[in-house]
Amino acid sequence: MHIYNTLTRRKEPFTPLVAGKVSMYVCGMTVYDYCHLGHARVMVAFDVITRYLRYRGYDVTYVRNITDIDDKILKRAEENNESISTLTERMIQAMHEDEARLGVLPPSHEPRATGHIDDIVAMIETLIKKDFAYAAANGDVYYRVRKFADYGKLNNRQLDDMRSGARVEVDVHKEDPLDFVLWKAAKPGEAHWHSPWGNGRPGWHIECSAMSTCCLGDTFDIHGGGPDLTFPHHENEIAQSEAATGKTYVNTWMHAGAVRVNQEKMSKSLGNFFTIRDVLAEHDPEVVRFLLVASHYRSPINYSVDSLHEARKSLTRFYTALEGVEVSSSGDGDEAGYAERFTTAMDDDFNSPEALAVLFDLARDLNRAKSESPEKAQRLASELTRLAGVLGLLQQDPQTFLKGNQQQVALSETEIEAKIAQRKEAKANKDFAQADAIRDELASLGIILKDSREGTTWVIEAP
RNA sequence: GGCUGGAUGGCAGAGUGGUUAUGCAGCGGACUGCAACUCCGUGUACGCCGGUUCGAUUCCGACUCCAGCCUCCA
Repeated sequence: MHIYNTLTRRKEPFTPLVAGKVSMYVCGMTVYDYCHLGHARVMVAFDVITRYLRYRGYDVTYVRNITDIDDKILKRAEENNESISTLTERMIQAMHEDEARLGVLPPSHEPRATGHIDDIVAMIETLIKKDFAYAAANGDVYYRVRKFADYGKLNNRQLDDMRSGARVEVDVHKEDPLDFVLWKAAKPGEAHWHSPWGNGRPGWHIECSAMSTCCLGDTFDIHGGGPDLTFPHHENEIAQSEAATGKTYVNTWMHAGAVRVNQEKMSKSLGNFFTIRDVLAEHDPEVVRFLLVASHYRSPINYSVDSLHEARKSLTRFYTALEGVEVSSSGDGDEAGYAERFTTAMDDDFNSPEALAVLFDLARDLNRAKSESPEKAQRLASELTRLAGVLGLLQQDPQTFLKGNQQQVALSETEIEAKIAQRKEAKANKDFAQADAIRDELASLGIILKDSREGTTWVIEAP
């Protein structure tokens, strides 16, 4: 199995520290707002990775943190005139709802920054003791970037190449403009915790170092996150952790690709983001998940309504193939080596588009088998459902998916069935004009009829 | 300015030193009352210029363009 490592910029054979076990940490949300599609991308990407590693027999410990104290949270809580904890609890609950709807399994552990203040303070003390950090006169504690020889190794950057101070506000309390804050002194009235340097709160970077080390040890297998975290966040994590422990922090760094809108990164600062819940109000969550899985996790992906329609069409093809076939849970059913091809694809840096291509081949085979051998069809359907399940897909009842979200359709299911009955009668009377009129009427509402020997079924077209 | 990626057929999106990706759309055929679904068949795609090679979309170099990071952002 090979994984692309951001640190070395190449695919490497994956060997976990402990045979059979994988320790993975992914940077999670700062809970001051609803999750957007960029968050969904990271959640789904690492969900697929976790599911696949487990499918391959690894015992995976997946840690994804929650940043529940930070400047943006303070600001938002004040704007909303609500307490910090009310805000963060609300957003955490919303996040859990969003990810559950997308079929994202909960991580093994979900530590919160505010639950690890002691660990954070302890790590800062270690850094000060080792001279990698210093307390400034204003009560802040900073990391001494130039003291860490390897600084920049994740991003292949030289300190002197960085436009120090050009875009970063130079703080008079810093020894060097590139130094970053580990502990932030509280202003009067601000939420704070006690520390040897006075009341304050942790900086963003240190919480991940402290929580990951705390949950997974000084060195662990995989650290992941969004594309915009490589610098400075992950670079700073390396500096903090490796300076504190003297050991390699992470073996494999993984970063997801960006979600774009009109070829531009979806981001908070550009304001061009779509929240997960807004999108799910109009689209089946599995369609959104499919869209995300249909591209390689490192590739940028362009979000549009058209791309969602494409995703729905693809899923319609799969569910149409599965429709009417009883899935037998028995038998390994490795028909024609699909599982092997699937595994080969996924072993190559989690190549889910390639894996989906295998599943499309399987679906065609299934469609053929449906008219030839019901037993074979059952085995293929079982295999399709099983392998797609590793990607978190095709776990719905086909009818449920195909008939779509009833709220998006003008007619109720009963009304549709009544129309179908009318058409059946017209057909029986050879009144094809009437029969076609009914079919066209339904089609104009996005309801597509499909006749078969067993009767007429229907499918909701991509909305 | 520094550092990363990328440029594939009408669209989306994998991959490969010489042989079918896959899906959607299109075209022809089968099925159908006609359709839809499904099946069968069908596409001389690899940004540009050089180089290496018997042969490059695939390797190397230059160029052009796109995106990202260097400031909070997944």
